[in-house]
Amino acid sequence: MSLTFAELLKNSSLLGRGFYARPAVDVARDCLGKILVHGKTAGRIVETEAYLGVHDRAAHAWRGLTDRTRVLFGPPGHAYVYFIYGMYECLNFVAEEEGQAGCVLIRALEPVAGIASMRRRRPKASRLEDLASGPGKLTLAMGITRKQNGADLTRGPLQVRRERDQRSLEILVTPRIGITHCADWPLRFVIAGNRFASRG
DNA sequence: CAATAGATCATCT
DNA sequence: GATGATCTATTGC
Repeated sequence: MSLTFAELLKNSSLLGRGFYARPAVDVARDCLGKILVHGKTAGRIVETEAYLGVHDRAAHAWRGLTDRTRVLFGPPGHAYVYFIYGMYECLNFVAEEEGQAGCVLIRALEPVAGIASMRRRRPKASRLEDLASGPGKLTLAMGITRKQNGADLTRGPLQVRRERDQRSLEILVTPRIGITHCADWPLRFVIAGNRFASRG
């Protein structure tokens, strides 16, 4: 299901600040089915996780305001990109009002446009399903790095769009992946049965 | 299939 | 000095 960029832009509209200025759980759930755009690549969001800020021991913001978490405490609708395991970068959307550090981790995408450049950036992925089926994979595929940390999602090359004819989705809620604290909190959201989700 | 090791570094103790 | 919101290759059943 691949689209040209002209088709994609015509059939969708840019999400504004209000979309993000809500509880992280709501934003995480509503991100499913939306289109993440960066440069000339785009993908449909099929898996997310909510991180709740200072009361969530699994969240980076748990320890409070530091150099790294500054963006999380800032205004909603910005990107928080961090480096992990000496090798990968993960993309989050900052949610909630300024001063509240809730955010949404983007965990998997269904490639929609610019698939050739995604494949060039991830030569090891043989199947389309493996191109962006994990938080480290999707940032690689779309060329998202720490340079995008703090980027405004409501204007600029990194943005999220709503398709005009979005169908209602069946959504699965599960515990989050790869964490040690609060490992039983039901804060992971997946489009039910979607083959582009991570194997978590 | 499942389990595990290794890569590799920013951040915080 | 240890840890971590990961991924891949490899080993073993």
